[in-house]
Amino acid sequence: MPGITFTAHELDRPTGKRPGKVMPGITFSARVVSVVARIPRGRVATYGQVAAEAGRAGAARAVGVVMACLPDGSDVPWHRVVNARGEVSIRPGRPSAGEEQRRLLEREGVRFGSGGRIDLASHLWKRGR
DNA sequence: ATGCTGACTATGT
DNA sequence: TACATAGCCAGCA
Repeated sequence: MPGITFTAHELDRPTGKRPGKVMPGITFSARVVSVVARIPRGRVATYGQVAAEAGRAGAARAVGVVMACLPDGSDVPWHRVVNARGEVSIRPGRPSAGEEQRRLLEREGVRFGSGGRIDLASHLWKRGR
């Protein structure tokens, strides 16, 4: 597990050893967390979207790793990140986490379809709303 | 440098 | 619509 041991309020300082190329001094992980932190309540963003927003289009998979490394109880709204098909995507031996994610989203008003998917057309976070 | 791994994706059947 | 495959990436051994 990559060393993601910070939470939103710790984003001010670099955490990793690798500076990062987009914003020197700030790691990719930190940027990802900062992006996720601004996803509005009741809306969701895809892993790929977060990656692009963090300045690394194509690094969707890496975003997943970052989410997986967030400490429990983190104030980062990790539950608002879903896959490109609009479904909760958490496989690694944590079926409970998946339910947890769905519960948190529904509590924010995000509706799931019969196929266990979210209608991205209406819930996807778009910059500006 | 090299080679994994994994809360991903786009594409082709 | 549901799988299978093949790229793609950052972080770490």
